[in-house]
Amino acid sequence: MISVTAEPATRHERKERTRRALLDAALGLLADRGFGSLSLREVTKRAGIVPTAFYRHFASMDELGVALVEESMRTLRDMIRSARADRRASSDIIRASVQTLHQQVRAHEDHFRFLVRERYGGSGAVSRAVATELRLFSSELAVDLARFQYLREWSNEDLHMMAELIVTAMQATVLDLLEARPGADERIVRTAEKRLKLITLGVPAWRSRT
Amino acid sequence: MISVTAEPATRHERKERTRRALLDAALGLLADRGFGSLSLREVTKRAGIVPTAFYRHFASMDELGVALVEESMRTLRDMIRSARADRRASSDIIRASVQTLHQQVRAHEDHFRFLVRERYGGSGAVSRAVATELRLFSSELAVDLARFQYLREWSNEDLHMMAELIVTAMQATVLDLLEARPGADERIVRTAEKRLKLITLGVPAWRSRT
DNA sequence: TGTACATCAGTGAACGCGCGTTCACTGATGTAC
DNA sequence: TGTACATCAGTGAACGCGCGTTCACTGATGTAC
Repeated sequence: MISVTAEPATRHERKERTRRALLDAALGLLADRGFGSLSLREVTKRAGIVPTAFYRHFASMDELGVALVEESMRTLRDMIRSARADRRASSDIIRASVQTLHQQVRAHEDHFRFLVRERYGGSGAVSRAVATELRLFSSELAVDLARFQYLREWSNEDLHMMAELIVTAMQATVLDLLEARPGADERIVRTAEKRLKLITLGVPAWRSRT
Repeated sequence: MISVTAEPATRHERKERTRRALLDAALGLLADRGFGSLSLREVTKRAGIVPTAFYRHFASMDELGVALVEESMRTLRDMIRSARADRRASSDIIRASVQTLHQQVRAHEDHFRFLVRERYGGSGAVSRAVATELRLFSSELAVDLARFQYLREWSNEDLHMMAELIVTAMQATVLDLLEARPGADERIVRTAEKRLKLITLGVPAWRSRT
C-alpha cells in the first residue's frame, strides 16, 4: 500500500493499518454475501494490496474469519455490558435494554450483520462460536432474571427458557434493524419493547402452573 | 446417467429422475455450506452426470436455487396447513402446533435447513423470498389470533406483534431441532411449548395497558 | 549525527487447478407411415 | 408389425478465467555502532 500523503508512520503502524484495511474490505464484501464465498484475491484487491501480501497478515482466509469473529464478539459483549449498566441506571429496564440494542446495532452494523449471517448460514467454526456466545449470554441473563421478585420461585429450566425467549426476540429485532428501510427504526424499537413487555406480562400468571 | 438395472422408463421419466438427482445433490451439499458456495460441477458430479448435462435441466445455478426455494416453500406451507388442521382438531392448540412443527422438521430437515440458512445467510433473491413467505405466515397467524376471546379488543398492530413473536419463537425451535443431538427432541419440544405458553399467559394482562 | 547492515511489508511473475460455458457428437427413445 | 427419420438427455474435448500459493525481488524503515 502506497502512502499518498507524506504522513510519517512506523513500520508497525503501517502494517496495522493494512491489517485493518483487510478486515474492513472483508466486512464490506460481507454486506451482501456469505463469508464462505469471499476470495482472498477479492479482499486484497479491495484493501489495495497485492494478493501475496495477504500472507504478511493472515495465514489463510479462515484466520481472517476468526479475527472477524473475535472483533464482532467484542462488539457484542460491549453491548451486553452497556445494557447491564443501563438496566441498573434506569427504572424502565425494557426501554433501556432496547435502546442500547438499537444504538449498538446502528453503530456496528457490519459486525452484527456478520454475526447474524454466520450464525445461521455459516460453515461450522464461526457458526458454533456465535452459538456458544449467545448461549453464554442467555445463561447470564437467566441469572439476572433470578433476582426479580416474581421470578424467585422459578426453576432453573424455566428461567433459562425465558432468557432464551428474550434473546430470540432480541435477535429478531437485530434482523429487523439490519433490514430496515430508513426511518423505520422508531417503529422497530416500539415493536421490540412490546415483545418484551408481552413476555414479562406472562410472568405473574406462570406461578400457578405445574 | 446410466440406468444400471433394466427398468423400463420413458425419456420424460428419466429426465425427471435426473432433475431430482440434481436437486437432491444440491440439498445434500447444503447440509454444511451455503448455497452461494456451491459449484455447478460439484452438483453434477454428485448427481452422477457430466457438467454440461446440467443445462438440460436448469439455465444456471440460480435457477436451481429458485427451484429449491419453491420446493422448500411448499414444505413450509404444507406444515402450516397441517398445523391449522391440528389446531382445530385439538383442544390444546400449543401442544398440537409444536407437535406438527416437530414432525414436519424431522420429515424434511434438508428443506428447513435450506430455508433457515438462506433466510439469514443468503445473497438476496432467496433470502427475500423466504422473508416474504414468513411475513405472510405472520399475517395469517394474526388473523387466526383475532378470533380468540381475549384478543378481541387488540389493535391490529398488537396482533401482528404477537404473531411475529410466536413465529420468531417457532424459528428458534426449528434451529434447535436442526442442531439437536439425537434424543434431545423431547426436551426441545417441551421448551417450545413453554415459550408459547409464557407468551399466551401475558395476553390477559395486556388489556390493562396503554 | 552519519554510516553500514538487517528487517520485512509489499511486489510481480509464475504454477497448476477447478470453474462456467461452447460445441459437435452419440445413441437410445419417440413418432410417422 | 417393421422401417425410416426426428428428438434430445447425456458425452467429452476445449476455451479462457479467477483462484490460492510459491518464489525471488525491492526499497523504505529500523537498529547498531
